[in-house]
Amino acid sequence: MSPLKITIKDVAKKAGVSIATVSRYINNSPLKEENRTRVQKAIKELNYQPLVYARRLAGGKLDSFGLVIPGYEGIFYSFYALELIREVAAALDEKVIDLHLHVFWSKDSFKTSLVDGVIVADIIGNEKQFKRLVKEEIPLVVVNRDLGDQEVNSVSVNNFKGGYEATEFLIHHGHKKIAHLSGDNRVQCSQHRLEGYKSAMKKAGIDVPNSYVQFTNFSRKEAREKLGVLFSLKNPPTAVFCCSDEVASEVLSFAEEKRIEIPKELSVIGFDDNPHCLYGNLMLTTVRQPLREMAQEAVRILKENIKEKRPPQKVVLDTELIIRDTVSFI
Amino acid sequence: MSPLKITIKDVAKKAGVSIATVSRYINNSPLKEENRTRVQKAIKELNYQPLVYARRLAGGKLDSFGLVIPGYEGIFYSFYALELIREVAAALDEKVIDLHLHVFWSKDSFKTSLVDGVIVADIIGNEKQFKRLVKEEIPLVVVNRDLGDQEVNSVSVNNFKGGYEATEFLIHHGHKKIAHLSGDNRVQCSQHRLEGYKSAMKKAGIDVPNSYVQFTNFSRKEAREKLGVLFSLKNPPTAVFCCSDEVASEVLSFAEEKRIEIPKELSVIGFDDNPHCLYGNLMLTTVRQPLREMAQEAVRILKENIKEKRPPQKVVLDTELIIRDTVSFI
DNA sequence: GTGAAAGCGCTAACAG
DNA sequence: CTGTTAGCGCTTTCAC
Repeated sequence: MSPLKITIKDVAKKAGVSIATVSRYINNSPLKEENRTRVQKAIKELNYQPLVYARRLAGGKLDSFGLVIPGYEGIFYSFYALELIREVAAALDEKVIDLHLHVFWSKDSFKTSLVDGVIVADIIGNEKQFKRLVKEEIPLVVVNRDLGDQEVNSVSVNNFKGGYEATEFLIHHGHKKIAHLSGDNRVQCSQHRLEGYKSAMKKAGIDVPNSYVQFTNFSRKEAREKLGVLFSLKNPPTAVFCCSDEVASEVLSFAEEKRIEIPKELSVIGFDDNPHCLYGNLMLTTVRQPLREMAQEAVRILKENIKEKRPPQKVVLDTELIIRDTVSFI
Repeated sequence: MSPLKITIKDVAKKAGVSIATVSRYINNSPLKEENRTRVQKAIKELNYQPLVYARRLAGGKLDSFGLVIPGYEGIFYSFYALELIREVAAALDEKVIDLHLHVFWSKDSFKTSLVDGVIVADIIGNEKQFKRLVKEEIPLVVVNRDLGDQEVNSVSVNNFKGGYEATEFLIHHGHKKIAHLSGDNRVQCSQHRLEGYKSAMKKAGIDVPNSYVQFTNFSRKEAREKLGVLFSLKNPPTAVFCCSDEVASEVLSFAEEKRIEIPKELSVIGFDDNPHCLYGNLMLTTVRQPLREMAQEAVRILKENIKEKRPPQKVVLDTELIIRDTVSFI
């Protein structure tokens, strides 16, 4: 591009050593002290920066990771996805690794040869891309999806337990009429949280009418609709466990409009611990997902796998119930 | 990585042509129909994918653009930044180009040799990185910052006009006591919007008391504080022009709490046209920024500059006043 | 420890 | 139109 691009040769000449020595310097191989300083000086003076693609071709690393996020409409309104991007970016920054972000829309253009490894965030619809990556045998770690027996690194969250504990917490507060505003049922985390909810109810010997489980696409809009259904029941719930804090926030607005007092008349639990949903005077009781830890674990595992092939690791992180204002005894 | 990586040689052998012919196929150079189909078949059967870094080293393109976003705390809560990322990602996807996202925190690890060109989003604090990029002479376009005479491609928004028109709209509704909740004054767009506001006021011959201009960091928290200042004035405003829809939303909440009726007692205009801020029964009147067009323009300019060096282009896009429910005649 | 030289996979003259 | 060939800038044997 620029006519006077500095290469390893220029540095070698200036330092009075061979290019091999310069290369060794770059790669932290043992060097005589004198040569080390000479090379260092030359690099500094010439403002030399090795071309990563040339290094890669010669067998080196790119120090660049890919992050794959499915590009469904609304992905950039998803607290989960955003936080994941943010935390992965932060974790990589920490380790001086570049981030190659790929959000799938229509095309599938992700060039894997631009990265050393890939983190795949599970949300609806990236199965095809995932298979392709597995086939390419590129170092890989899947986030927030339990792949069962598949030979793939993964770091996920115990959504079942999260759902179970939230529901149990409501039960312990005397609630029996507990509804669940679930997320999209095609998404694994929704399924698991729902199972956790059902399991807790079952254990307490409480029957769950079908109408108490309402599915949304995580949006406030659908939450509002399903809330309408829930509260036109002859036997409306006294507590709602929600698939996200956004949905829970919508419950709060709904309640305010309908003059339902929270938590006195209605208890609410969210999921995420989204600081965005903390406005107003009611602090939401919620289930926190350790997104930062997930990102850090994913990066760690990927680094290890790039260094050397390893048996797949499966990390499962726990959620944490954050008790605030929106649950009370009945 | 994989032991049996398919290269251009394998394809050539399989297709019974030279590697040059395969290369030509990949690069869409003219080819005899028969060879074209043979190569195509071989590529398909071998599942061949060219290594972008090898192509790049040999003089080709990477088809990967960098997007630089300053990593200040809260950047992932910024509608503007998020939309920009989203729209750039979409525009690139459309053109089968990869996105290399770089968010600055402590380190400055961005390896420019992994991209063909860079889009730099202006927000506070990326001047250093920007200079480095200019020095490297990598194709570059700056978004949302007017660099004056500097020889740099840029696409920005006419923030002055946006501020002017919003204020003028309020004035035309009979308002004289118009306050401005500005954004961070170090950010250029804040400065320009403020100037637009002042200019409209001046043109209408309305004096602006200093206390009517309050600065925030775009956050609801600071908005709330400054709102307190504004409404403890002996002569509180009858209209507020806000630096963002989020801040405007906070005005709405504030008004609801204080039983100030909107728009009857207080008119409000936001900035962004953020769909997130459209909940509730009051639809916010606001100034829309054409973020999609900005992203598309940036991508277009960058593509042109990668193809061949060109004189710098400066694109300025207009904002649009979106009239909804929160402004009324006084 | 260090240098010479081979070669990573591809593109781009150059000849035919 | 196609094949041959010379690199692109770097890492990595392999000798010394």
